[in-house]
Amino acid sequence: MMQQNGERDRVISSHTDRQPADFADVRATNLAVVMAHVRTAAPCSRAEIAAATGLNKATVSSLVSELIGRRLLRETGLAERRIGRPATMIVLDGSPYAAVGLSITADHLSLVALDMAGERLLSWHRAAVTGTPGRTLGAAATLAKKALARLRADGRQVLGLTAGVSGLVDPTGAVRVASNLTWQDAPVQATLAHALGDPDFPVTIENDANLAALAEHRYGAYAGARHLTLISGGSGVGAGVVAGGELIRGSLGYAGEIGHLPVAATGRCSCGRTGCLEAVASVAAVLAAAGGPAEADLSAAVEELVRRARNQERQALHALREAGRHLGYAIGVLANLLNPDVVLLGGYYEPLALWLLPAATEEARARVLAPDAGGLRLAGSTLGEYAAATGAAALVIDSVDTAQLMA
Amino acid sequence: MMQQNGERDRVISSHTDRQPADFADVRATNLAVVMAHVRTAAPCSRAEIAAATGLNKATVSSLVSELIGRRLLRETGLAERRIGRPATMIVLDGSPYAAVGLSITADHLSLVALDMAGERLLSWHRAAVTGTPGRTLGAAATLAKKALARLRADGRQVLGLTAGVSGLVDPTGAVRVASNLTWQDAPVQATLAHALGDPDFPVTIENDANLAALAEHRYGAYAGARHLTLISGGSGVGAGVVAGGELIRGSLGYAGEIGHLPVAATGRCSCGRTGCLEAVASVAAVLAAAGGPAEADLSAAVEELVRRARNQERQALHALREAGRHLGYAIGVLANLLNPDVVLLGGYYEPLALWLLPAATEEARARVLAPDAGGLRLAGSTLGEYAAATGAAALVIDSVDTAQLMA
DNA sequence: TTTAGTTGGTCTGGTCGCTAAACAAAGGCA
DNA sequence: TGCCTTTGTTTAGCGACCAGACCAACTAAA
Repeated sequence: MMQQNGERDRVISSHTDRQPADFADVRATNLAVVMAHVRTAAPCSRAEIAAATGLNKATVSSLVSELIGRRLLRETGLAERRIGRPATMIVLDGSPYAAVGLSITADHLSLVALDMAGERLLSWHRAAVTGTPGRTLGAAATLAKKALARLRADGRQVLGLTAGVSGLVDPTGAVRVASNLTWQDAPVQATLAHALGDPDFPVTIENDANLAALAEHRYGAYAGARHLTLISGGSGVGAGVVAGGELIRGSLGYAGEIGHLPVAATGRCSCGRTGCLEAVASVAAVLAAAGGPAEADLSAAVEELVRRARNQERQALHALREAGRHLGYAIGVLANLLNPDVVLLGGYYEPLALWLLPAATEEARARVLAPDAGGLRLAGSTLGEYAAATGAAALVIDSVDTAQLMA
Repeated sequence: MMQQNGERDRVISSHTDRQPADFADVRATNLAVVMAHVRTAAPCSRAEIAAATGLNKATVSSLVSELIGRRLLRETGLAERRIGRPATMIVLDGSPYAAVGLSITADHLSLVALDMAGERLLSWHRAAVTGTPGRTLGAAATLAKKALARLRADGRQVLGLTAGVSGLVDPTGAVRVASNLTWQDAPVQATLAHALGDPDFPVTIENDANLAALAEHRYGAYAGARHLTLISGGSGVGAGVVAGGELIRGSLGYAGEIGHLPVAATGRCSCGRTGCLEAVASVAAVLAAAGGPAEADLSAAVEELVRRARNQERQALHALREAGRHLGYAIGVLANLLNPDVVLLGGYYEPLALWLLPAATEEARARVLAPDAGGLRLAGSTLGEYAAATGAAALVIDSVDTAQLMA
């Protein structure tokens, strides 16, 4: 199959060409409706599905039996003890399938595998292998192949693999610029697919902040918020934007580049400009401003900073407050433009959120024009280091259960 | 009917609750498919529709005859002279229906009526009646009632009325803040609907920059661009954002508030902050910076400025260049975040675009991180003073032919 | 233990809208 | 005049849903 990212955002004609519908579409839609309901309300009976979805009991029976046939659902013999005939409960059966998500950053390599029920099957973390895209992707492929072997040994079919990269990913899955990885114009999709032996499932590439935002939208504390932005901090700063329940990728997939938003009068940035958010409020910048002992590893350095902040060390607290203020400024800009329900701080900001949020919230609310800041809430992510990889796997699940597997 | 704006962006559960589908949906979808095809390819034969949409000839016949029955399509006896049986051509028949759009700004009141084919039936322009929301909306209702009477005299059924207001419009159709109109917490939807005598068609309120963006997306020079932003200049500055072919409204409908983006170190803004885009690059600010004779009317003042710019007057050109630079800065911020295909300058920027664009383009491209500015293009709007009102009417058509009228 | 009541799930018949294929209609071309 | 080409309609059939009847399985009370 060896599929490109492409198509995802096809060239337009007027109005967005609508596809004609027929029975198969009705069936696919209703299969997806049942899956969606079971995903949120499992375990549940056929009768309950019918009542909740408005579909006829007979139709639900037919849909459920088809989904059981595809091994996407499973009956748990379990019946409730209650008046009337006991229900045979239905739950998601992810067991025959798996979706794999990777996150490739300058610091780490993470892998998450989910089943169709969204249950985590694997979550692996490795130190990054830096260097050329080929070397890094080779290491990623090695890790992925180990995961694939493990999943297949469990009798699972792998439905797809998505890799998140902290850089500008174009619709073909090439990375045009990834400054923290020092990559440029790297055909990541092709390279990774090749390194995996051109597997029979789709391999796609996506911006890692986008994936983290998607993970928040699905599994985070604010899951389901239709307008959500995640700001991910590390050596750089990126944002993933979900608006109207959809990930905003932009014309060429370059949306969410918040790192070089000008927020300050000083602060030399690697991009050559001055006062970029990344220059004054990236985690690397915070660490530098906070002083403290040098650490080779970013996560170790962040841990040390957390320790110092807990100890109320002046310089650390000041650095975090200042960074929070700059973040709040950027969030204010973003909120005026997008009016999100919630903005989350993720990546290495997550452990620091406790100290970043007060100043950020104050600054952001002061900058938002809408009354009561347009309902804006700020919070720290709670998904941890696997956020991006989880989002990557979720993207695979999405692409499947929305449509394809149904057909 | 007297319908609220609400519902438009309903409260979420996980995943965006999917609706089950049945035959009616198939039929509605395919009716819309045929309408969409005829809208772009009229005049065309049944056979051609079948070939282009992939639907069966018999199905198309059935769909077309139903649409003719609803007087949405019409046969033009015309047949081509060509081998084989001559085709009976089908065209849109907007004649029995009309959609009304209003635009209410501090300067003007515009009204546009479109038929279902998107043909303009009326386009009226009045000087604004300022004062309380009640007075302004009363004047708007008077104008609208005249239009309604005219349309009804032509035997048309009015399908809906949307009014654009330059302010923060919440999902219930109330305007929370409209600084240029000096309104605050005005229940515009209720007031306008009442002033119209609570008509039997839906009355909705929308931000006018959003509507202008929608109009560009439908009828502008870049129609169909899936990621498009329109920046509308007047006494204030607002933006309408179309991403992924959809209008971005945000959590509470407050998206697109670009006017108070900080872009400069100086420039006192009416909001109390310093350096807001609106303070240094709104049309009012440009006029002030350009000096020149005072004019009571904004459009007269803009005309005068255009005249002076044509005459190469230094101060005028300098003011326009500076404003262009500030706009470019804001566009750069926006483009990093949203990666649009195209950013358009509308409202009173439109006649000034010739002088604003060079500096704006240069500044914006310098600020965008993505290679080749992420494909960003800048241009002036070409829809003229009726852009927002046209978008308002288009919104009515949309809401109808997407679903409702089909049911 | 029986019987009524309640709820879960399947079965039957019916309808609707799409498809395929045959057919009728209407003209060009030799 | 007869054949060809293309349009559009008709007919038969099918797939998916729905309503309601029906059977199944259990609780509760007589």
